[in-house]
Amino acid sequence: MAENVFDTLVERGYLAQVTHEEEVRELLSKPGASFYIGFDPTADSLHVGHFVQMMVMAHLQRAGHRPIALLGGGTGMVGDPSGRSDLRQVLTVNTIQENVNRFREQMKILLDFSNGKALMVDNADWLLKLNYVDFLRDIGAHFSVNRMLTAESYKQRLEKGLTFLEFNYMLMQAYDFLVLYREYDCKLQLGGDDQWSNILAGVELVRRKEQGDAYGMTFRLLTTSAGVKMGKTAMGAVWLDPRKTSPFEFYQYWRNTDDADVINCMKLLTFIGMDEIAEYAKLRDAEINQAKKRLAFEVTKIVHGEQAAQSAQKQAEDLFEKAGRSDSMPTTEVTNQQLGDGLALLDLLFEIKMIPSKAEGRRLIKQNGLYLNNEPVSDFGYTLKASDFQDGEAIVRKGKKIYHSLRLA
RNA sequence: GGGAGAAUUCCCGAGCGGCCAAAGGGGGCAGACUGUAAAUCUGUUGUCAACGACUUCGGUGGUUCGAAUCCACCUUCUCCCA
Repeated sequence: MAENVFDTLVERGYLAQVTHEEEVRELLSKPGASFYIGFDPTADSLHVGHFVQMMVMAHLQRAGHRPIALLGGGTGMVGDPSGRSDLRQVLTVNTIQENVNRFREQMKILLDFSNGKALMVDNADWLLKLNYVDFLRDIGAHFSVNRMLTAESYKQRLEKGLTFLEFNYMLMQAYDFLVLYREYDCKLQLGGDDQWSNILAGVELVRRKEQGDAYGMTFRLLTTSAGVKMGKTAMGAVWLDPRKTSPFEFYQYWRNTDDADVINCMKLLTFIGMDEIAEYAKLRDAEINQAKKRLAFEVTKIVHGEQAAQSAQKQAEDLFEKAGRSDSMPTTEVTNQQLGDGLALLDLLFEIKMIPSKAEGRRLIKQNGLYLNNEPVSDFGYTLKASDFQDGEAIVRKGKKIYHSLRLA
């Protein structure tokens, strides 16, 4: 590890803002520094936004530093107003704990927690037992409301309204940093660029309370070249949990990346070397698909493992580059009994959730968007027949990209 | 505590008591074109046993032949004054 990992982060385009560039570079030049990133348990799975943060932690860990993943069991009780135009839904204590447990598992995808090489802590451990008045006197005294109100994350909310509950979020996050500084000699807090003001608050608090060296650094959020946040689809976010976003869907999401974003995603989401990425960057037009394939494969491999990545890739190739069928596409079994009773295609598709309603199914048919064995379906009331099954299988396709196999059982 | 206003379909946002399943935009879905891309164009976008029926406009009641539109109360939010 000849190169300073700080430069690696800059080179790969992660960096957005740093409080003390020289000091941070110095801190990271020798292995052994502790740093932390907080994750609030607002959903039951991490998503690709978190994944970028995890990649940063992984890079730093590989350079010999110690990541501390801070789970926000305590801050989750309050809800971060940053980047939010409205009040976050207040989550129940139980949900938060369940989410924390899920996150804990998913963190292991990228980080090595063996032998204390990385730590995982939950701020519920210290935040929940704080005494209000003590906290106000001890921590609150160091915060200027006037300054807080100028923070970008609060500014927007002043228009719409900001509750006192949320206003306190910044103090809690700042306090986290102080605790980690004291307990684990953690001098560096990282986060997405939307966390800048919260991180600054922590840095300043540590400096005031401990006269210590504390630094902050933020990373670019994963956006498309058009500036739109990535990782959202019609179905919601792209999750890391295979039960919420299947490895195939996950693979497809990256496979369909916009041309302009592929290289950026490769730098941020994979460990492919910069030299190799430079080669991919030379590709033009249809050739760019090679880069997309590689990107999709690598990211899927990191998150779901090599085997899942290979099977997703194979499935995609079967579907899009070959005959339009794959052994690994989603499958539903149909019995002879059901066929005998007259199984309406739309009823079945609704049942297997391929269409959200039968009206949507009819619309699809009307617009020639529904295919059975590659033939457009034209009859709303089409019932499946034994002759639709060739070698016991019928393939339903919705649009160009969504396939489902029906097997005769 | 006093006063003014707001709440509409996935989101933003129009909406005269009947012509409102509700303009427009965004997003989504499908079609054409393509490279499983982007851009563009077209169609579509509450549900159902569908030329009709049913449910929807913060909640509960009311006025009316008829209400998203009027009234009362409630809830939440915003703004002004204290």
